[in-house]
Amino acid sequence: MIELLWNPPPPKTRGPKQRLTLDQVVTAAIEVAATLGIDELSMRKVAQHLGVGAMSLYTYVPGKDELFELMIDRAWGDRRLPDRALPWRAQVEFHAQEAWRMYETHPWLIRSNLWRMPLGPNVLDAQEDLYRAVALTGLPLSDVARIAGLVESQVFGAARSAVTDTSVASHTGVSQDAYWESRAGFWRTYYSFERFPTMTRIWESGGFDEEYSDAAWEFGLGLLLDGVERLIPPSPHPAGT
Amino acid sequence: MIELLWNPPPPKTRGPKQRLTLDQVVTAAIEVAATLGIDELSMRKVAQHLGVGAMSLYTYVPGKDELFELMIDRAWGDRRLPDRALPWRAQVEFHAQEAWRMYETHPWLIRSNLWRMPLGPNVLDAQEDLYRAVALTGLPLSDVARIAGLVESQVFGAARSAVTDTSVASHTGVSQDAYWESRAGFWRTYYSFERFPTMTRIWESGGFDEEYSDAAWEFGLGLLLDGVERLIPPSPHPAGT
DNA sequence: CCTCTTCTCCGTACGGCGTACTGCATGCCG
DNA sequence: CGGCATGCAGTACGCCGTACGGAGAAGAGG
Repeated sequence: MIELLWNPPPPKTRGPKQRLTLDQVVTAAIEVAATLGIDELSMRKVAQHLGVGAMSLYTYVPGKDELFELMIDRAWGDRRLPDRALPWRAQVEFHAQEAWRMYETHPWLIRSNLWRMPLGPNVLDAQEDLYRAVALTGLPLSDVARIAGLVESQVFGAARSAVTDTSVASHTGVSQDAYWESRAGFWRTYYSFERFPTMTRIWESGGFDEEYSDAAWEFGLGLLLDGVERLIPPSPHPAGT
Repeated sequence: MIELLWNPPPPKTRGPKQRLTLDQVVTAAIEVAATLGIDELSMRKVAQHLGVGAMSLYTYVPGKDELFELMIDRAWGDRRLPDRALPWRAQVEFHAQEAWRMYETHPWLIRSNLWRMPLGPNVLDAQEDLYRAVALTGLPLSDVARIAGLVESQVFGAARSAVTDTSVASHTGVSQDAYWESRAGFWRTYYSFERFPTMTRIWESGGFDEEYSDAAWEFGLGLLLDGVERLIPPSPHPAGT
């Protein structure tokens, strides 16, 4: 599975040269996904984007699923790792910041419902480093795993709701007018103040407004990490033996 | 958009009777998704499951997307609401419990990348009630919205990682052997103790084991709600006056 | 009752998808 | 130079969602 991620095959010597590289194919696929959206991504369109025949892609990649895993691993590869000299909390916050930036750069990652992580080297490197940072707390390892998962899924959730609503319209620009028109029509027609009083109050107070800002995830992460800090037992000898 | 969810059309009086009901169609679709998995779901298979022609479904439902939204709203309709006499924390925990149960019952919801909520009545009722429960804390409404989002995405994240790994194999039972074989082969071939020391330690300590148990989300939710409790300013007059 | 109108069901068909197969051109190795 | 491993791509197969139109059912109006 995804040998390509770990073992890029040695260049063949016998036949004709490859016209492209694997990197070019992955890049083209990401560009198509960014331009047309993840569910308009098809082998034919990637090939067309590269100016080759559809079936030629299969000399670079075993199939669409594998190409997709390569795309995901590529996206994770852009995540920088925190400075290990920082305190654990700053390192974890840095990881969250990078994850957020990744979803911002590659919104198709959210639609991609990575129901199983691709186990690529970039993914594993980033996760290992997050685990390492959380482990600096000294908490039991089972808690470390859970906390790291919380951080990731918290940022994912924030990114998902950010992409979900306003931003999808403004980013892709066009053709979302119809979507908004129908949605506005929905609110006008079916929304009932009596049935959804709390949502109405939140709406009127502007509580749903901050869609694509860092505040969306910083609040939750702060809450989470405050809780983690309280889990850490005070060190028995704060200074000196 | 999804008029069907809010305005089930009045039964027609002119033509022949419908052979089925909308509910039957949605039920059949959910059964197909549960049996074959969400990406094997197709109009033709749902129709076959019902013993009708493929195109007959389109007299009940405008298209596959709408059918899918009906499926999601149906799943949310199974969520019970907490007793309003309980303290806010117990109500929120009840909501999380119900969300977890929903993902357990309908794993296809996780694969379903609900990038936009369907805005069905059941979805909105459940969300409204969660907002209401969180609002009992008396916190600012913008925080209420964020906290409710955190609770949902936390349970979603836990459910996703639970479904992702072991459980997908054991639940669907068959044909996942190949998946596991290849994954085991991966660990044997590429996993490096030196490269991933923290993950190795967590693995050896059993920190990755608790996949499909309530502990997966209870820990994170506890952390979260502890943090929320600390946000609540102590009531100025705990008793008296 | 007959006819008109409306509706359900569904066979056919179209364009798109992932990809198996195959023929062909390419260019290294013996 | 001959042989052969290899990259490229045309064709085709079996899926998919669904537009279209025809056949038959059944209430509405005379």
